[in-house]
Amino acid sequence: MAKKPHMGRQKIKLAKIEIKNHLQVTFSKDRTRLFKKASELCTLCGVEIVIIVFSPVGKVFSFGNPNVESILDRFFDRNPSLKSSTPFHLLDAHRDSSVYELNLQLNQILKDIEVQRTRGEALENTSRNSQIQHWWEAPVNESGFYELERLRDAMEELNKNVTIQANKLMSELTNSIAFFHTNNVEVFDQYETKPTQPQALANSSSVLSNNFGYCHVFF
Amino acid sequence: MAKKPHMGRQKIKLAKIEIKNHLQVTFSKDRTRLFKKASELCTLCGVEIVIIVFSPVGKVFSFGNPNVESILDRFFDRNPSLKSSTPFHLLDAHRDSSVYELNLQLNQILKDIEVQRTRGEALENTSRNSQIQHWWEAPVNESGFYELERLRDAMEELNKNVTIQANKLMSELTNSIAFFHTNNVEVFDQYETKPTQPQALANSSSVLSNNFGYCHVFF
DNA sequence: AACTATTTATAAGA
DNA sequence: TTCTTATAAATAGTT
Repeated sequence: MAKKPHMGRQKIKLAKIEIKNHLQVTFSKDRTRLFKKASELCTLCGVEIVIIVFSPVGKVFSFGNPNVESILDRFFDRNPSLKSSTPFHLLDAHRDSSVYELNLQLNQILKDIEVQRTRGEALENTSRNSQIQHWWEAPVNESGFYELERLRDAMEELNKNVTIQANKLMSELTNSIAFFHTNNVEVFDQYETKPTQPQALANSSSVLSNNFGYCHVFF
Repeated sequence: MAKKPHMGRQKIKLAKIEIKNHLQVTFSKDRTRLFKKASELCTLCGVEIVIIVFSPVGKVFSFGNPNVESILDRFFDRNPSLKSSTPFHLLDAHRDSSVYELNLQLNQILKDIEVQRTRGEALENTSRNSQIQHWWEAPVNESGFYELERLRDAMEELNKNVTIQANKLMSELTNSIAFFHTNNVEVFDQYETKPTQPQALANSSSVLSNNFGYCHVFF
């Protein structure tokens, strides 16, 4: 049998790609890479970057670190007097207390888990010392571990959701300013990037896996 | 004559470069490369791109194809009045529903934990009373503890993420409020490399996202 | 700015 | 879309 005839990476002419399919793929990939490069530059050098891309069909993609809006504000040297007095009152305490409460609850959960762990260890020691156990105990434990698995999954789901929701909020904040009347918009605050998934585009948000630790949200 | 002891390209850690000289070089190179990538994307895919970069000292570099202004105009849909305080209301609405959903999920998890706790207590009581155990219990428990450890890790991760997201929101607010003027501006229309302009007056910019001393992991 | 040993990125194909 | 692979590009440290 002949081996795979891979051609490897090919040179590409620096001119507009005519084959629509290629163009679509290249655009998607290169856009992602551009955003990734930008995010790396942000990380490495501690700079702020905004990128806005208009696709040939008028779709908008944007990247912003820390976010699109503040950088554009800086760029335009605008004086946001409207923002200087009230934002904290609007966003504020409620938001902060919510996050604060979330953290409280999380800490409580961590404590509970610690208690569980300690109890389990004590139990284990007892068992180890006495070598005695009811016949049904193991099954119970196993079922308990199954619950733990479920719990862990739930936590991972929650983790994902926290990130998504937070990102959604951030996107909403920046989007509502810049894109208030714009359709077909993808926003990459921070460096969330991931190719679009057209079939998953509901009218709300779409959750995708991500390469950079944050979730990708679009509207 | 000793031959050249080249080390070749070295890996670089994805974290802020501490050595100022390195940072300066990397920033200059990477910025140029970023603009070059953008211009290639413009050529290959016939799209319009604008990039704005704020250096740590508040200097501005921009790239625009076909030019910065037109794209930003398009971006704002020629309606700068969108920059009002209304978005905060939108944010509030979304924020609350998100927090509500988060709380629902947390409550579910708390319930799950309670189930686990109860189960553990029952198990503990049984063991204490009967002092009987099979020899294979220990291994099973150990595997369970491993799961617990993983779960705890996941939660710590979640905790971290909540904090990060909260900081992110705070930064957003801060950036929206704390504002400062930028003087030095460099513009690269159509991608064009130019030497750096003198950087007088470039010292007033210090209101960046980490103004509060947060650990912006991904910023 | 140039060089070059290596690391990355990536065009095609599956 | 995602993975693989051969090869093109990029690039960190040095000259």
